[in-house]
Amino acid sequence: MTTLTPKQQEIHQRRHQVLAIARELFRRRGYLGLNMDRIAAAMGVAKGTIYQHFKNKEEVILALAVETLEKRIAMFERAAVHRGRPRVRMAAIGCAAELFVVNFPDHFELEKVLSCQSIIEKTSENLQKKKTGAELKCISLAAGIVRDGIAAGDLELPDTISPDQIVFGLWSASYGGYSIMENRQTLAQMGIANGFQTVRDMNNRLLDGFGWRPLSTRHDFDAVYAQVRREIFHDFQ
Amino acid sequence: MTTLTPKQQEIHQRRHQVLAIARELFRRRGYLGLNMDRIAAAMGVAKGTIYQHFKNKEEVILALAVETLEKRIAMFERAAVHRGRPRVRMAAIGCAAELFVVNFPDHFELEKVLSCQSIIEKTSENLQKKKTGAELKCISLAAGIVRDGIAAGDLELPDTISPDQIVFGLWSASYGGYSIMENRQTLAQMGIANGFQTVRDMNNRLLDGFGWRPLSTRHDFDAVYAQVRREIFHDFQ
DNA sequence: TTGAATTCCTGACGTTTCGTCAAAAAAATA
DNA sequence: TATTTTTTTGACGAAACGTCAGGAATTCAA
Repeated sequence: MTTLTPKQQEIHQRRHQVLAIARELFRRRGYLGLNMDRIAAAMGVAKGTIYQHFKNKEEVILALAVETLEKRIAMFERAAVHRGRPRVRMAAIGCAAELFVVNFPDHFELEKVLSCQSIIEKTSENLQKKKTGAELKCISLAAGIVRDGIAAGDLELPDTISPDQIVFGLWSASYGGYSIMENRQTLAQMGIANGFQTVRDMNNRLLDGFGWRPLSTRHDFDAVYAQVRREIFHDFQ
Repeated sequence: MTTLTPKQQEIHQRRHQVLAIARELFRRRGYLGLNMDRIAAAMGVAKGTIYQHFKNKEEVILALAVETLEKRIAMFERAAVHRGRPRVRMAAIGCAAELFVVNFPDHFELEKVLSCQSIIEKTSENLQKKKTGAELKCISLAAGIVRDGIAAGDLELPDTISPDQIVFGLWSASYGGYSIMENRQTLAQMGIANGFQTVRDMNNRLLDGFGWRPLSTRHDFDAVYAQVRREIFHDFQ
């Protein structure tokens, strides 16, 4: 609609430049290594200019997370339309979640930084809501599949448990599992060679616990994962 | 054995003082609000003295986490000796984990800060190992109960799954659940009124998925929780 | 086209906090 | 009590944050 002047385009562009450089810095040096002077220097721009786009360093980090979250939504959407029974489609979502973590390793680190109260509270409510919104989008995609499972007669939930709660359970186990996996020390001591496989197994058993058919004891979900990777996410990992 | 001079005692004492003040500061102001000058001022001591005990701010935070973790071990130990079938004892562990989170809310925030790569990498390997060791202590307590369940004939694990992996699953789901719960926004949007109850339910269903008897569909684990709180942890919450 | 008005950019600056270290103070030892 | 060792002190340099007055660039209007 409104055409942008070259200058306006440049400014608009710059936001992305900041994020690109910030992501690279964050990936290499982490939260403490990311600093505004360095971003400015790397962009060949004065520090004040960066602050025109982001009110502080934490807001940059939050923006990075929102950016990657959009990618996750796209991956979930791809997975959600997988053909098959709902429980198989849910496995495809699990596969997407796993590939997301592997392919955007910096995102998980962003999440951890942003989970700190004193860091997130420096960011704008507006961007926080954007992040929550992106998460909810993923959640609702998954919850839709749970509902499909119920509709298909593959799953009966007790009155006290909602589809969203099932998603909460899967999400918890995955998020927690991926977090714990980061401590190689712990994982090794527990004798867990393949953390991802374990997370998958646990998610499968959780759904088995609700009796969502086909049960993982009756259906080869490892094969489903392999297939999803091959057919839907051949461009990843 | 070796008796300490009054001076040595004072120094020894001071480490705890630092931690006590640091915890209070961290609780009130979080990671960014915790600073060494403030600790020193609050203790009526020069900053250099603090650095005699802790090489940097991050090490203080890690030490705080280790301190609270000892409390968790104590709680787990109390729960682990609960009378009853192994699966009921595992529920008691779950109850302990929940009460720990509620009663030491700052610990979870500490965990989140320490999960950041760029923060933990500033700390000493020595203290990191202490923390991992404390965690492994909790894990092995829980894994022991899994093994008891197998021994009692209440649970048969497939060859590919070890007792430690079951614990990994429970731990993941709890850790992840407690993390997600912190975002009230998300929780509300998902229509989850009681996050703790949901975490419990999910853990129960996970174990159901492995067929660990008695199944949560056949046994009132909510009653177990209530009982454990009443009988074992009456001095908490 | 040109001059005024507006918007944008700059980088020096004040501030905070970190972690250090030479010198002073205190404690231990002889 | 004198000397040595240990501990404490706080001023200091460095790093990073976020700001803002003034200068540069752009837009607008005649």
